[in-house]
Amino acid sequence: MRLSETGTARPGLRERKKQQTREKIERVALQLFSERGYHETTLAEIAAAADVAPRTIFAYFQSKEDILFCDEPVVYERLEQTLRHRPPGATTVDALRDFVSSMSAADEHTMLRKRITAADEGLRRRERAHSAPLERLVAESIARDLGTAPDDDDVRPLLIAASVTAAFNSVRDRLDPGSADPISHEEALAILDQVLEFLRGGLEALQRNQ
Amino acid sequence: MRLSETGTARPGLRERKKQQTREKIERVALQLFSERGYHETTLAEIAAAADVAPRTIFAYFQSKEDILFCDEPVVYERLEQTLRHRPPGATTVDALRDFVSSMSAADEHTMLRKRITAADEGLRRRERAHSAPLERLVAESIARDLGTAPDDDDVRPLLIAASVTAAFNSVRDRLDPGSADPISHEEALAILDQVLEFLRGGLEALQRNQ
DNA sequence: TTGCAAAATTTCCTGGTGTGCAGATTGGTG
DNA sequence: CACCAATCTGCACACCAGGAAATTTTGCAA
Repeated sequence: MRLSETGTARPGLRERKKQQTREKIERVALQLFSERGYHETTLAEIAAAADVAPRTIFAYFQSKEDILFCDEPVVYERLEQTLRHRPPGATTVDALRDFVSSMSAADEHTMLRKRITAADEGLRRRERAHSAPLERLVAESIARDLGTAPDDDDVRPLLIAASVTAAFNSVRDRLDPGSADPISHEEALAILDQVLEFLRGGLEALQRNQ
Repeated sequence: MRLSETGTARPGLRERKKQQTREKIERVALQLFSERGYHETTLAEIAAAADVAPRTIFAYFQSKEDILFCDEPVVYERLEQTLRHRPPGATTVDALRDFVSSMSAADEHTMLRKRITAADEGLRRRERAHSAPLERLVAESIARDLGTAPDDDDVRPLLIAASVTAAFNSVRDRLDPGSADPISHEEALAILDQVLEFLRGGLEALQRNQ
């Protein structure tokens, strides 16, 4: 706390070692998962490859699955920040468009995970479940845009969030060069714009009939 | 195959006993889950309460979770049938409206499960994941309605399926009398009709701009 | 009724995940 | 160096899951 105020306050050897260990476990585990498959890799093997005791893994991750999905909270938080700190005048959908743009430089982790989860039904489900909280986030943001109370019987946030999330997932999947039918970044944004058009039309229809 | 052709070909004593055992395990397990919680109930306790050996449970269910979610394939199949065998001239959305109507006499299993899953994050995720295959079913059905090939870059089935599924889930949750903010059957259909209006407006907008 | 073959159930086993706890190890500090 | 606290480890156990073989139950036929 006295020395080393060089910029971002170096965390000290202990903290750095902790970080190193965590990253090593994560890296080694993802490597093994992608080589042999998730269920074919045991915690003992991960521990051996990471040079730690099996028990230590649980000091860093709550479960074996958590090693694979530990970055979900990060994505959640990033989306939350993107929605909260958007430029004035920008709508929720605009912010989401930016989010997709920033997402192109895809994480190592995310892409590797996609390949691992592709092989197992349960993991695919688990991955897909990730979008539910994101969808709720979008719905709340849209509700704020529309100025409706959360407990109103307004279906619009629900519908918009569902549509956007579905499109978002579809686009994200196809942004992976390894996927069947991959798309470019421009095509992705074009699809999103089409979705936007759809949403605008739907909202107008509700307005007219309401 | 000779005797007992009384109507629906009684399955024989062996089959009936098997069915009884299966139902007993399921019933007893759900009972214990709702009393003590899912994770606080062991397979050994379920086995004891159902008067079978622990190992026998795996002859009927693939896993502990499967006891809770074993009726999902039934729902899937019912939706598939509803979409496939709809009256001529009826759209996919019409068929879904009927599906909601028929769903009011809610299963014992479904409602009990909702209360059990409500207590645990992982189980809620697992339950929510159930709607993904249903959504795919709806998207395919809508794609057929629109006459587009599955590999076309048509976002409409995706958007419609997502919207409908989201509304469907929301409505289904609130149809449970035990939920906060419960709704009547008429209100549920009113909401669905609103969604339909939204979709129509969105599709028209895409048509204009396409 | 009795005996036989198949199906269902049980018993015993092993492997893997996850957790509590006590003790050893290591980083930080005076 | 000596001390404290955080971290890591080893060991214990409970639970889920599945394989294999023994055992009981059932359906059927002589």
